[in-house]
Amino acid sequence: MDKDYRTDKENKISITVIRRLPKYYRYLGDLLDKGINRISSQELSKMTGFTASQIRQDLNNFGGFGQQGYGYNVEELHGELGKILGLDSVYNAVIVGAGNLGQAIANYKGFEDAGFKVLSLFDKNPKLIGLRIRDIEIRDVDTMVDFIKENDVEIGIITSPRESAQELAETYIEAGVKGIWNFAPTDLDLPDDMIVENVRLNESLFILSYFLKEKYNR
Amino acid sequence: MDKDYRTDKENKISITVIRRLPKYYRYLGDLLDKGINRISSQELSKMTGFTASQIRQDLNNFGGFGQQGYGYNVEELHGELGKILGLDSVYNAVIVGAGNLGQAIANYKGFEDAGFKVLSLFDKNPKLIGLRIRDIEIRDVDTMVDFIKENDVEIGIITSPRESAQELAETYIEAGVKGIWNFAPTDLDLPDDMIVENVRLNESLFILSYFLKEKYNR
DNA sequence: TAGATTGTTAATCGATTAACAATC
DNA sequence: TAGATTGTTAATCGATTAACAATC
Repeated sequence: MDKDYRTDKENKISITVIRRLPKYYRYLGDLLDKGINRISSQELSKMTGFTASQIRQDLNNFGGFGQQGYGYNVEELHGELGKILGLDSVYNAVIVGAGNLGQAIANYKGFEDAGFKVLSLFDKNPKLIGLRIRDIEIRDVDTMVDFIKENDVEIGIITSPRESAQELAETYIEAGVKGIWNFAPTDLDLPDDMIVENVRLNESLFILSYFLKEKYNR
Repeated sequence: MDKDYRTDKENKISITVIRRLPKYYRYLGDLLDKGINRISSQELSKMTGFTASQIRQDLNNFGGFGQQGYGYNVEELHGELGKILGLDSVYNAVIVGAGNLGQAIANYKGFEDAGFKVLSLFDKNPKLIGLRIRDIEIRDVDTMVDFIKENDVEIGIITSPRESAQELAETYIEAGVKGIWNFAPTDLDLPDDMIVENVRLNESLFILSYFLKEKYNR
């Protein structure tokens, strides 16, 4: 029983750090496009608004990607962050709820570029079933479980109304998806080890409203 | 020069607190719908996942809404949070970028219920101009500034591609909007006192991807 | 009154920032 | 080598949790 014995997840990286990674990744992508191949934490600080110290701390959670006296190699760091974020592999996804929001996501080329491939939309509305968004077919939600199992779908996206979200999430789990991207304004009650990322458009708008009120109405 | 002299914004409430308010508000709304009129911080804790202590701390930033030995009155607290979040007044909004995402937002009844009224969509695509989403017309983006000035539009929503977002944000400011709700995956460079709330769909998806990779691929 | 639960202060914990030795 | 900038430890700051007196 050595005291050095590691716990389950080793020293787990905090969610606050993880949520900053996409922003680093984005700016590094911009630099790459501009043909800049070297960057210091100080310059990254100027771009992102995070402190240089924080940037170095964040990156060192994952490895020493930099070089003293030089900084970071843009291409290398961009690649490493991509790997950390899982953007080096392709994920199959489906969308349940083929209304405007579902269609918007299906239509957005940016997701496909990042390795997220939407294979199908599902809905229960007969008027929608059979239609195509780009080349993505809208199918009957009753066929969803089979489709997921047959096509190695790993990500289930929920763009349904609030009322059906919980049931659809359970259907996703039954079908074997690994993660759920939930746009319905509700908290899904799911097994603790299930990976869920919520997009809370309502809450975002309320925050905007809060600051408007704070600035103008008092 | 009394030392008690207050600074500009008094004791400013931290953004981490503010970002929890919509969740309280949502659960209180649910309770209201169920006809429950009394709630303790402990019960709210069970629902929201925040600690009871944190909930009491959060609420006391804005006032003593509770009563010792009793808890909180659901209707009263819901109303107070609504006021704090600015949901007691109606905001006029417009959307620039009338693609699927813009249309999805225009279509979403939930926003209107919360007091956000979308008066118009704008786009530069002649095929879209003149169409209607529900009863909301899509207009030529060239007419946007005039429209905003004539209709007391306070919120400008950006659902355009990344490339045009900065320019459109500046147009919004020129026209006099008070706040911007930005869905384009870029950081807008605007005056410090401008109110901007970003929705980062890309980043949200990357976070989901991170956890998938962490759980399954190593 | 006795029991319950807030409002609030104090203690703890975690995240950010500062500092600097290591090193390219 | 001298200068620059990282990686990392220590100090600070802020946010969360615990505790309990106040009070309904």
